[in-house]
Amino acid sequence: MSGDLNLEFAIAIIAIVFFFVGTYLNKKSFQKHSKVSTEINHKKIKALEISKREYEVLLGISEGLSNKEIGEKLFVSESTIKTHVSNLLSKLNAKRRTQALQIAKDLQII
Amino acid sequence: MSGDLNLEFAIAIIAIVFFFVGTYLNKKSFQKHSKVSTEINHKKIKALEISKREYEVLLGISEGLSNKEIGEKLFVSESTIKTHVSNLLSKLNAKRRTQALQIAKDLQII
DNA sequence: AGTCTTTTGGTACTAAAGTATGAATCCTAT
DNA sequence: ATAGGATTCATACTTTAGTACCAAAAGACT
Repeated sequence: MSGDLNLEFAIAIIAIVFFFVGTYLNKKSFQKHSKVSTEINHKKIKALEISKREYEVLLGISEGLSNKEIGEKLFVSESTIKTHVSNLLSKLNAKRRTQALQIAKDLQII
Repeated sequence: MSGDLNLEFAIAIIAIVFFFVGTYLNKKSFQKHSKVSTEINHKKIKALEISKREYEVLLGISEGLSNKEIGEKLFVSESTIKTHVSNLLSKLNAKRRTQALQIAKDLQII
């Protein structure tokens, strides 16, 4: 009787342990995949020769800010932002800031 | 000896079964969560009183199209698109189309 | 038929975005 | 020190975007 109880207990332990091993490994796998799909592709940013400041402007655009507002946020003039935006658009091959957003999301750089 | 072999075999089976039970349940849970976070909130669209046509225009904006291009896509004039955009902005409480995109994403309506 | 919403579109305007060009200043690596 | 990229900013200009207002036409509902 006591032997059977020990056996059942052991089986239960094994079941529980492997249940959690299964969930843990699966979770890791999912995290890896979701990370890949949401991670920012810094290599592409470099490959497109987008500068640090230009990237900050791009983020401002994605927040829905106007050129003036981006300038206030980064403590520079609206003229400067216009220059950055113009260069950004040509680097992203976009005609408008909304298209730049779409392309940047597609390239996973924002 | 044969008893021990059977026991080991049983334990292995149990381990494997519960391993897969663990991965299966975990997968289901993850799918559920990822679905919730990417699903479009039709109730909010209705609550904001965004019409069908206005929503189509919103999608055009999210594709990075100009008003003229959206008009060509939907076979209506640019004037009509301007009207829709203007109404859309006030319904979304946005000042610009880029801000409308940001808000719409936040509300999970695009 | 009549009402209500949606969709359409025009005019006239203001505001914002975007281009082109030139130039000064700042950083950085050699 | 200096060459080269990055950042800054201005002027002048063209193009889009956005607002305000009005009004006709189309659909849906009772």
